[in-house]
This record gives sequence, structure tokens and C-alpha cells, in this order.
Amino acid sequence: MVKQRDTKPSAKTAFVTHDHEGCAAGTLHRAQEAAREKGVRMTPVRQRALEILLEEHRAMGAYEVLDRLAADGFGNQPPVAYRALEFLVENGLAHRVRRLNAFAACMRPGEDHAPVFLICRACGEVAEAGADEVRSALLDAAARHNFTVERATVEALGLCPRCVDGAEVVA
Amino acid sequence: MVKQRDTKPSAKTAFVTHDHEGCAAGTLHRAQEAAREKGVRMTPVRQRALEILLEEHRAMGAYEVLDRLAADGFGNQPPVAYRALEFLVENGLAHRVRRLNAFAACMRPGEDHAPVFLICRACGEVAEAGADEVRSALLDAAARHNFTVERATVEALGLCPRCVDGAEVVA
DNA sequence: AGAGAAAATGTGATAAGGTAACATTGCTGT
DNA sequence: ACAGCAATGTTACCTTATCACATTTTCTCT
Repeated sequence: MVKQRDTKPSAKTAFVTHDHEGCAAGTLHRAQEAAREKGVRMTPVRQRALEILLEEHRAMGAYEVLDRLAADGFGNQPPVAYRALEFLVENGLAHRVRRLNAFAACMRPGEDHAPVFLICRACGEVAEAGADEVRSALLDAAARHNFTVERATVEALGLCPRCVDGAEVVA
Repeated sequence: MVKQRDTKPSAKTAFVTHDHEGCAAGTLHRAQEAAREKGVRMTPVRQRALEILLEEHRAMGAYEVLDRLAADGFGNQPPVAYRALEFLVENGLAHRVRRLNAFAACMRPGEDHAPVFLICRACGEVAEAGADEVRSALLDAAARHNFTVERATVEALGLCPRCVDGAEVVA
């Protein structure tokens, strides 16, 4: 499936160096599949926006995505980016990282998961951690207040393993 | 301690009607105490900003707080509000609600707690729920990635008990 | 008390993030 | 073909947040 697993280790997920091209291609493929199954339209702008997020493999601001979309011949006004990103978020293909006012491609499209973000304040990297226990604890807490949860945002700011010891890497 | 417990039930915490004046006064008092113990300065703007948040007992945007500060004779430029609010957040006297780009007074100043916000999308009310289990689950999840958590944001959007059945109240 | 350092405030300017509204294009289904 | 709706493009604008720098206040040390 992932063809070149040990040929191009160039980026990371969850703070671990890995074959990024394979990872991005695979995720894009799964995202397309998820969109098809869901009956929503993966139009050119939307697909390109997702590709951009996947290529960079990091949280990107809407305007940053917009610049790249515009460079590729799409509109260059904010709604172009916001609409594409909103679509991706609505359909579980990307996430919004509130603390950074940014967006990141979802690494598990179609899986219906509770995203928990680990944001390194030194290198800026963002990891998407699976954490079902966090979600259930949150639901329990909400239930005690008779509150019905529809969406949840869970983000942690701190230091990733590579930045934690000594060297405050310069992003 | 809270003198008029059953005389003025006018606002709410955690979606329950309660004596707001007593609650606000008590919280302000505890906040002042916490600041004193911590050796930080509770200056007039800062105190007033906290009072404003407590009076309204809801999440408020920085510019909204700014307007009220200006009306009280303080500066009317954004940094005035942002600095006061930042101070309050840094010292655990208020919280930032990312999803709303807003700030809310902390209901448990000095207690060292993990704030979890329950945000009602119908009436706009924000409750601060205690949820140590959420925090520990988050720390566990982070630990599995060797990530060191310094701060966490946990926010749930949904419906409060009063809005959940039928009537989508108009904020 | 008085000098110097540090913290806090005031102010102007501007960057960054986000939406509303409306015209146009293009894809559906009959 | 063509009616209807989804998606896109574009203009304009609003909200949120930060930078930079001058001024004032407060703290600290002798």
C-alpha cells in the first residue's frame, strides 16, 4: 500500500520521523474514499486545499492556504479558503486547531474519532492523538451537568519529545 | 459567608439558577486573596476587568470588556483590555474560551484546576465544569506520545439542560 | 528620602483572522 | 433543454489581536 516506506523519511506524525509522501498520499486516498462514501463532492478547490494541508503536514492558517490556492489558479479572496476548509472540517477530512487559528489535515479520515491535539510550543508541530478516554471522560463530566455535547475541542500546549530536553529548537 | 443565599437568585452557574451577587462578590474576594498570596499586583484596571467579567457572568469578547473599561475612565485602546485579560488568565483568575474568542471569570480562583467549558450553542451560556478525569486522561494520552503538557484547552459545544428540550431559546 | 530599575499604562497604528452579500458558473435530474 | 440547487468568484467590511513607543507608577536599594 505505502510503497516507499523506507526510502523517503522526511516529515513526521506524532513526533516520529516517517515516510511522509506515502503517508500523505495514503491519507489523501482515504479522504477521497470517505468523501465518495459520504456522498459529498470533492471538488478541485477542496481537493487542492486538502493536498496543501497534507503536503505541509502541519497546521496552516487560512490565509496561508489561500495564498497557495491562488498560486494554483483558484480565487484569491478569503472565502475561497474558508469555504474549502470549512467543507473539509465539516466532513471530517481536516481539523481546526483553535489555539493556533489554523487548520490541519485529518490523519484518520472516515474513522470517526475524537481529535486531541498536542501542540509543541517550541517547534510548532501539531500531532493528532487518539484519545477515546478523554472523550468519554468529557462526556461523563458534561452528563453530570445534564449538558449534551455535540462537538468537543481538546488541545494541549507543551513540549514534544524532541524539544523537551534542552534545545529550544527555533521552529 | 455568602450572606444572601436565598434573597437574590438572579443569574446562573453551571446552568443552575443561583444567587449571583453573592457568588460574584465571593469569587472576587477569593481572586483578590489569590493574587495577594501569589505576590502579583491587582491594579485598578485588572480588578475592574475581573469585576466586569463577574458582573456579566458570561464569556465576553475583549472589545466588549474594553468598552466597559473605557466607560469607567480607563484607556480605550485594545491593548488596555488585552493586557488586563492576559494578566487575569496568566494568574488563573479568568479563562480564555477559544471557541468564542472570549474570556470568562474563573469561578474557582486559586484552586489550581483543569477548566472544562460547556458552551451552549442556543443560549450562549458557558459553564466551567470541574473534570479532573478529563485532565488525567489527557495527560495519559500525551504521555503515550512522550509529550509534556503545559496547558490544556477543553471545550464542549452543545446544548445546556434548559435549551435541550424543544425551545431553541434565542440567546 | 532619593536615584535607578522594573512594572504597568496610554496611545496610535496596523496586522491577522473571519463573514456577509451578491453575481456567476456549473452540475443535477426530468 | 431547462429549472433548481450547489459551488465558486469577488467586493466590501467587520472583528480580533499585536507591535512599538512614550509616559507614568511602583518597587527596591542605599
